[in-house]
Amino acid sequence: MEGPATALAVRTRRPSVALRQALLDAAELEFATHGFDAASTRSIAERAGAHQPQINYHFASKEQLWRDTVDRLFGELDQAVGDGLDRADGVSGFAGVLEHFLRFSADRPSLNRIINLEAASSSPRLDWLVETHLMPRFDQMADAWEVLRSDGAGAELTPEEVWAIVTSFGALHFANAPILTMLGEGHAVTVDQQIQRTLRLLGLPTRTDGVSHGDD
Amino acid sequence: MEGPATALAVRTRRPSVALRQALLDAAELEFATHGFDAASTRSIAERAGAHQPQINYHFASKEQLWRDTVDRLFGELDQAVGDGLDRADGVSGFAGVLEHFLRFSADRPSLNRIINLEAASSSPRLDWLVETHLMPRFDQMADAWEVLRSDGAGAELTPEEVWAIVTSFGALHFANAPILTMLGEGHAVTVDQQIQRTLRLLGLPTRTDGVSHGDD
DNA sequence: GTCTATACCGAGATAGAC
DNA sequence: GTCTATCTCGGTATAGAC
Repeated sequence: MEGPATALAVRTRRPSVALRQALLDAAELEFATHGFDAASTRSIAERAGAHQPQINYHFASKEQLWRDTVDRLFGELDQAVGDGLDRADGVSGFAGVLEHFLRFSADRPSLNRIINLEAASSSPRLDWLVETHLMPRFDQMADAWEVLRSDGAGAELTPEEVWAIVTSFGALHFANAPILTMLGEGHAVTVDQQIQRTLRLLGLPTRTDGVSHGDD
Repeated sequence: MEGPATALAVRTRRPSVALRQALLDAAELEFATHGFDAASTRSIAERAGAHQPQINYHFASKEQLWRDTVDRLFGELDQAVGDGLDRADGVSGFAGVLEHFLRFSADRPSLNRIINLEAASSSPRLDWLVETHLMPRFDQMADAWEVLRSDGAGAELTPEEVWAIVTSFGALHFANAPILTMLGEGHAVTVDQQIQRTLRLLGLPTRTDGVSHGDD
């Protein structure tokens, strides 16, 4: 049910790029599930159908593998969000970016899980994560929110509050699906509903095209 | 700055209960910082000024130490919240419990950190945590919220949404203080402000006694 | 009943074979 | 350039001394 197990049976000499991709896929899963320290390069390699030392060859170290994993995730996020971020000044632009972000978060919960697992205690990894990836995105979001607010839209919330709501409430819903499912929620809440919820908390108009928004 | 280091110098034969407390204190910190798997019983023992195998003597196993740590935290939470939970039906009762919960979360961020670190992936520990501690409290909160709603108070939110807002937004603010501080928030947000914020999201009246509620 | 000495396993990284 | 054999260290748990 859980073990990568005898995947080594299928191991075969692959082109270098293919192996790199396979290792990144496996790393993403393991890092998102167990966190950096608890994840083991052995399990990652096994899951990718490779041997553990191949990780140290194709990546410099475990830490480097983690960074490359995070870089790839943010790259894919940007692709999913599109270039909309630059012109997200209007209300519908802001909501559009939010929607893309939440859809990506539902599709690839690894990103928010990895961030969340690093968020509790300071570490060189957290420093790098904030400086390289989070800070720029926070600043962009903050600017867009200020513009939107000065147009009289949105709830009376600071950019920091908006960030907390979107990441901690909106996206974490998918990252922490296991615990929420056990509490009776999760199986019933669709991505669309979660988007509506989040928009509502932000005081932005919920788009009711096609989606009924009954109050449950 | 971080290392428990040479605390063993002060090690001495202590009464069994005192050692147990010291080990629980150290365990709480290490589990909250690194998560179950990444935390090491060596570090925990060292931090408590004890030797590693003493953990296996005073607790059955690492897993048991973790459970006892969590039990103690929830016990202290209940004490902090008081018996208010049973009579939290009115709006002010509900808000009072919320306030006590958030104050405790600010004071002892370990609790929410530990929960959060377990929330992402299913494990025997998560099963136990939900069944033993979270489920009962969720049910109580849900009942109180339904009563409150039927009196016409509170925002149009399901109990699941309220739970998510209170834990993921309200309490996680303190648990994830490191990352929020780095993003420019955290140093400026007091407990009182965070209580007001959360009440506002829930559509409950914010108490403005003594606390100015300027919009930043 | 309590602690110390130690066993045993799995971690990440390197050296050297191919 | 790529992978396999192996090293060293730190993990938890137990066995046996006090």
